[in-house]
Amino acid sequence: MDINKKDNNLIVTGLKDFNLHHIFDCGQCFRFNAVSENSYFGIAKNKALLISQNDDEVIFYDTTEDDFKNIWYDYFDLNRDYSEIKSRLSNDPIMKEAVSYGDGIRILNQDLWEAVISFIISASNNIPRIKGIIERLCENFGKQISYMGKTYYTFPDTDTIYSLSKEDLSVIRSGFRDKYIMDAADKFKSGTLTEEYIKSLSTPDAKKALMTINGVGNKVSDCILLFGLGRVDSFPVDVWIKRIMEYCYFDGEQSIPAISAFAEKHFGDIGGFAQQYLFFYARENKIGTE
DNA sequence: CACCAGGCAAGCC
DNA sequence: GGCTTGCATGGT
Repeated sequence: MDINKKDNNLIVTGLKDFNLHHIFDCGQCFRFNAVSENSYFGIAKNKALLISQNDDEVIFYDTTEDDFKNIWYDYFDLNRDYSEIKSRLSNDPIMKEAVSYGDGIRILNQDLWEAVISFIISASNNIPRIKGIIERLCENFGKQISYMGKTYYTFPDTDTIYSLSKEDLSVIRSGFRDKYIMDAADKFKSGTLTEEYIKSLSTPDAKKALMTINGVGNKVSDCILLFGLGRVDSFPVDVWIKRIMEYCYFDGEQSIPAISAFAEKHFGDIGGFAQQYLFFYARENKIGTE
């Protein structure tokens, strides 16, 4: 990896296993969107970022070296060797095919609180609407930040969401999920759950702790573990994963627990990566929808 | 216009 | 324990 400054931009070359389309369209994050053929814009970690990619050259616009080293290097999981993970998964011919579709996927290291609220909102919802609800949450209650001459909004912190009434929250039109959002804020604000405490727990205990939040069940907790806590052995089973697993590994319908059990055995400690390659592959190929 | 979306909790047996 | 149902809203 090589970093060069040009004006206010950072030009990073030599990134392996890195593709913006794969990273931002594999369902892990809701605040980044394509703004042109090869560039994405979004907000994470209280920072806005415009990023573009041409083959080996990735440009972080209006970004300092400090922010790259302190924020984006970790956010994009650049310290991890994906080649090794991909080669391990590719012993399985099905995974080899899925990996070849999304060979530039990286699991983003997102903020825990944002993951908790975002995946509560994701329940029984579609991705365009999830993104809309989250944007309204940020625009109404986040802090203003300025980037490249424009104003954007951060993801609101626990105290801010805790202070909201149900009527305040109604502007985001989250439907029945509003009470779940408020329960998460209650539990984090009261200290029943804290980020430090959850991070100190083993994965099974962290999962149990997360599931004490109303609106956080099996699937949502797995997403929080994987995307907000870096527990890369988690294998969230949603409708897409259920369909593609039934299609690829089973002969017809299977229960979610059966699929989870199979994934745990089959993918072990790298289940989270397998899940992302499969999710991307299923959605790109619309597996099970026609 | 139905159908259903990255589910979950609560109420049944 | 497993199975059903209601849930708000809007994308397709």
